[in-house]
Amino acid sequence: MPVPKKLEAVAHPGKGAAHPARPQTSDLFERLRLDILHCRLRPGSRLLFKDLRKQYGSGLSPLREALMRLVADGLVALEVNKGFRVAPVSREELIDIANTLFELEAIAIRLAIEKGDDRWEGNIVARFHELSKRSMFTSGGTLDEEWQARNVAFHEALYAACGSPLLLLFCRAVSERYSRYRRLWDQQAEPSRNVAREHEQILSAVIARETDAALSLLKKHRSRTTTGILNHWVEPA
Amino acid sequence: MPVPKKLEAVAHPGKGAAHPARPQTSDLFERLRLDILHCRLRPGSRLLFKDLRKQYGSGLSPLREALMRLVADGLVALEVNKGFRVAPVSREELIDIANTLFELEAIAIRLAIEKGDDRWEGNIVARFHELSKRSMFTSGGTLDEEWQARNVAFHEALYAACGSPLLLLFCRAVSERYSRYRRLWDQQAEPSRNVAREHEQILSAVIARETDAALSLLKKHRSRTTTGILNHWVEPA
DNA sequence: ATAACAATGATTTTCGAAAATGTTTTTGTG
DNA sequence: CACAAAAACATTTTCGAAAATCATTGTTAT
Repeated sequence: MPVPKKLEAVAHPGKGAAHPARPQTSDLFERLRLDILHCRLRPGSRLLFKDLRKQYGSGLSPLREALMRLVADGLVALEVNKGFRVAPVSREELIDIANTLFELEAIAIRLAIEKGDDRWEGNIVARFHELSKRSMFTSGGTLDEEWQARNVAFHEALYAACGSPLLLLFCRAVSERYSRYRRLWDQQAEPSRNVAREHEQILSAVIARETDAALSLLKKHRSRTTTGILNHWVEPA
Repeated sequence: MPVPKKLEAVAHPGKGAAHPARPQTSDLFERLRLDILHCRLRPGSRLLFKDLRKQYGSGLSPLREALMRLVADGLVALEVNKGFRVAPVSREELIDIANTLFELEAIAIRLAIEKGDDRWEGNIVARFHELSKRSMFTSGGTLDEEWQARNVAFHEALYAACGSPLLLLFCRAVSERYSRYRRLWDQQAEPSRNVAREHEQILSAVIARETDAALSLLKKHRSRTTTGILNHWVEPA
């Protein structure tokens, strides 16, 4: 007679739903992280345990743990004995993040171009293809989430072969924080820009192993997005 | 990582001592961090709550919090439901850390040379002077802790003016992990090396704003230390 | 003897109550 | 009325007991 297996964790119960299986701390971390990155939790807003507990259906300890990890990731700010807040945003930080992201990616791409093999190239082409199949904005005029994900995947593929796990980790961490800023203001399409073409040019330069050209193109690409965000900036109340 | 703002930490009460003032979670984090960096907690060893509680005189929640932050910093490894371990070490990781550290410092120094003012230069000279007043090894033949601290301060001064808080954070995080490897094997003095002279040369090149020369010197400086560590490597049981 | 299974022990993980801390409101005084 | 001290409230932070999970050992059947 088959013995009942262990319980499978249910992923993301709806916000008000009960919690049949006790949510693991890692789940909680992921959920909070996504809620911050997707700006469902607004920058600077307080994170009250009372509310969080109700919202995420969890006890104090797992919440505290998850928040602590987010503090280390720079997504949550902590003042001792005064509680947690969603990390605030500022023009200065956006600029810092954007510059640092470019510098880190520049290193990684340089290394990847040195070391990358055919498999690496193939992966870039695949990610580019997937990205090109999707349009940047939804019919409603907001940024398409799936496009966002594929965009990140494409950029990561460019330097996946850099050979440094640590560097990849940093790139991802900064890229995440950058994407939060992008989502903050659902920037409208800028007709003067052809993002797909920019991606294609970067792809070509990387595959051709033309490091300087690739980095120059990437820099322009990134800085266009960044100034786009800065132009639509509205001071957070 | 952020230096504790207020609150003076009572430095390491003896292992069996009572805890007159309840230890704050930040204190605990710092103490654990230092114990790992200084290799008082050996790489790969398990971190049992039962022991930690006795050792640090603290409850479960603060310990868990501190460990979680260390996980995010890469100093502690966590397997869910199987507990915490001191992050293991490996030749591969050392090489990755060393390479990444150099790349990050290279960016930061390049930026600092562009933007640095007289105050920045003055600070470098001051840190170099302090460093040169101290010898690398104690009479007992082990690495001198004060020299270590001043060495870090000197290297940080080189790129303190880079203008990017985020980049500085990353540099510090990687530098810390690197220093753990250095401490693992109290490397003996290598007579063929004149570390003070290497530092002086780097200093001169940076002050003279000769970027390429500075980076080339720094690269040699770092790789000498790294190969030194690798040569004295003994596989951790 | 060996593999599958059940029972035991060790350890992590979660939970809410209680203590410590910070914030606001109220009260008392010049 | 202004200002300082004190009380009341809200929130974080700590604590150890209890539940869940993993590792180990012992048992039984083939």
